[in-house]
Amino acid sequence: MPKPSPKPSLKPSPKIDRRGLLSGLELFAQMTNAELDRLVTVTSTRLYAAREVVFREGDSGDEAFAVVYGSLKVIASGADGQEAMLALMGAGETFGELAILDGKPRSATVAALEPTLLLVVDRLRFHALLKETPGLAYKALLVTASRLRRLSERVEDVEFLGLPARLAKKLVELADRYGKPESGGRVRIALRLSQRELGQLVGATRESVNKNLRLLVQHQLLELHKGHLIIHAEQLRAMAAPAR
Amino acid sequence: MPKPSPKPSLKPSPKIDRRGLLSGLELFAQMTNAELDRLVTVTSTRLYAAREVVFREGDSGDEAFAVVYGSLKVIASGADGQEAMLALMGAGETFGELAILDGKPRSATVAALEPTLLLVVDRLRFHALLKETPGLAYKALLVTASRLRRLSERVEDVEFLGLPARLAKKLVELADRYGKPESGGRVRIALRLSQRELGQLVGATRESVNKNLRLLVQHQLLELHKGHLIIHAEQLRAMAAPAR
DNA sequence: CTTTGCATGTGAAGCTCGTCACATTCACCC
DNA sequence: GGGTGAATGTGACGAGCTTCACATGCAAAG
Repeated sequence: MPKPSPKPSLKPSPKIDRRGLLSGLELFAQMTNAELDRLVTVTSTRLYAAREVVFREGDSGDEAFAVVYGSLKVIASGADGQEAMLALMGAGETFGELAILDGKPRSATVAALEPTLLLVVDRLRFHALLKETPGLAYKALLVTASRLRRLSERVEDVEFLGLPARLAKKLVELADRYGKPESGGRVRIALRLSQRELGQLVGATRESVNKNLRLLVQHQLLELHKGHLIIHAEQLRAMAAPAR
Repeated sequence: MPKPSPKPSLKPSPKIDRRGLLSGLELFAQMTNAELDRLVTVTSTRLYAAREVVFREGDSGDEAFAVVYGSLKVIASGADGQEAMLALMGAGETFGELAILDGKPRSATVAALEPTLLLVVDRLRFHALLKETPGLAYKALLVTASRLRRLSERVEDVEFLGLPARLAKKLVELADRYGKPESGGRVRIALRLSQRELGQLVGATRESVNKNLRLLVQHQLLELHKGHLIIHAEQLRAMAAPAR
């Protein structure tokens, strides 16, 4: 995560069909038209450039976000310069409600991986919204629950699986989320992640990731190209169990 | 923590003031009396013996629980016989809603550590409750959020900290939750956990835990006794940062 | 078209833990 | 009081990563 972040270029909201965007988000999928209209009045949009930081660990949290398009990474920073990536976020997902809900400082840093458009709601309106809109809290509960599940699994993985298995599993996950099927059970993933970032995602160093990727290539489970990679999903999936 | 679990003795609910119990739970703290009365009609209680399993990873989840008294452990099982403890639960805490919310199988196994009384709500009533009781979903959202925070921290710890630091941190946490202050900044913890279980809690083997505990004793940061241990909280807290 | 910087590829050496193999202690039970 | 099983204490050894130290490749900047 090099480049010292050029300059916070928080551009004002471009002219966009917010109503349309909102109805596309899973969180608001079942809302009535009236509720959607109300929602439009309390949200704004904000465009972030690649590498731009949305907020930092430790900041006080006054806003919640939803991804309209683009992608971001959620990272936690350790003592020296280490960073662990807690999650990848894509279009349709929401984040930042945690700090708003419990009033504590942001627990992680979020940065855009590519040009990314976010919907923004401030704390007061977010809370008002939760009260006024029946079912919204429930929906948010569902989202948070699935997040809990994913994190639990991550803990299990780190404790139970060796690096090769964790890496294989993550590749398969990426394929499921972002990949496009090709011939012969192969899946193509346009990867915006460096090996360093992949390492942060599975809890390992860049070097280890590199060596393990090479290994996978040798075993014909993976093809590395410049802007993308191709995985043989079925065989790789098999690796995600029999580690250690 | 020994005793080889006699027999699954699911006793029916003893005669108890449920209304009083419910109002004591954080989740229901702000409910009106009318709502509490309603709640009483949809919950039952169930008593578990030490080591008894409440539910297993993979089960379909049809009930949610709240701890009236006692304590439980939440564990995930790996390939061979490994187990990782994801959380300790004490009086006032709730669990089991995850599977009910998203309909997926239970993500972990929960077992009582000592005689434990649970409040039980089945899936249908739980959902009805969420709809009927304004603010309940919101409250549940808060609970889930704090759980998310704790889990994130756990991920960070595993990635950033070495075993000595993780162990120190966990001891301090236990002291904060269950300890009683003694003279000279020391805290006494009545420990119901074996070293094996402590290991599962910090992601390490029994042997490693043992050696590190011994080390702490040598450095005068810890005193080990039969049913309890005494930690020197301040100095230990300092260890929770400078690992690796 | 060279420079500069970052991503990637690779090997050697070392540290941390896990694995294995016991010894010891304790609690409970016939 | 000796037996049985679990929790605890300890050392030897090795596997799995990290750390370190470079080499190479590639792309944007001059």
